[in-house]
Amino acid sequence: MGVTKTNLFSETQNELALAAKAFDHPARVAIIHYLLKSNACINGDLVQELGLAQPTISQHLRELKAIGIIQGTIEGSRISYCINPVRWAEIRNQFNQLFDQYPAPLSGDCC
Amino acid sequence: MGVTKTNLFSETQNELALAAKAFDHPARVAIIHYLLKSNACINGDLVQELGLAQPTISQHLRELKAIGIIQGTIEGSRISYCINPVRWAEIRNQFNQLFDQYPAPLSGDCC
DNA sequence: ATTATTTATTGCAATATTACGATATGCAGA
DNA sequence: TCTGCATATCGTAATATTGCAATAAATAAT
Repeated sequence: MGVTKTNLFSETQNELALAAKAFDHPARVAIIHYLLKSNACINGDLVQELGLAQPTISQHLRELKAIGIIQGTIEGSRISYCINPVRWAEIRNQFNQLFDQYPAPLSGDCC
Repeated sequence: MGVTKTNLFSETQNELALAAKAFDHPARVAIIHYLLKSNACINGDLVQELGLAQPTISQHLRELKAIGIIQGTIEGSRISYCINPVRWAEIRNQFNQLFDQYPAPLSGDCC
């Protein structure tokens, strides 16, 4: 039904799924790439950089902000976005904890 | 329009977005968790483990298989699924390459 | 051969996501 | 104040995703 049965899954599972949403759309990956490259913080000349309309970018930024991976500070009439270091580390750890579970210590192969 | 403008983004960005889809739904995370835990390969007693209907599980398995992060081998009337080690490492690297870009070497803080 | 078991596929309903035009909001400068 | 910029929000259309009942397909067991 397009509706996720959140209650069936663990906190960890739901949280990782949420975090993964920061990367599950190329536009959001592109925004993060751009933020990483332009070390300093930037605003919506992402509209120039990516070929998407301004409301679309704004929507992706809002999602990323909701996930917490970026933060924005008002700077006059502009808004400066950048990576949120704390949340970045948190998400990185969540992924690493998953990735580190395989290969398992004495993983006899399977199929 | 619910349609992603793939052509606007780089190969890297599209590939990471694809890989992230393995983790962007808690059911898929749960499946992966279960595969990691039950070191050996298993089949669809995921239906028992998670509380989802059999066709729903089957669909998630198909997506994970399409991404390549799991593989299945026919074993009589059952199908044994397990992690695909090569693809796992590949995806892990894709994420690490992103994560390693921050904090940047001399990252003067921003906002 | 018939029946049970396991998994995949089909068809469909409900909801979510992506994208954008139009519009609102908020600040800066003339 | 008025005008122009930057960004957010609203409304809406197109498409995607999630979930399941019903059914098919393929093997196993009787």
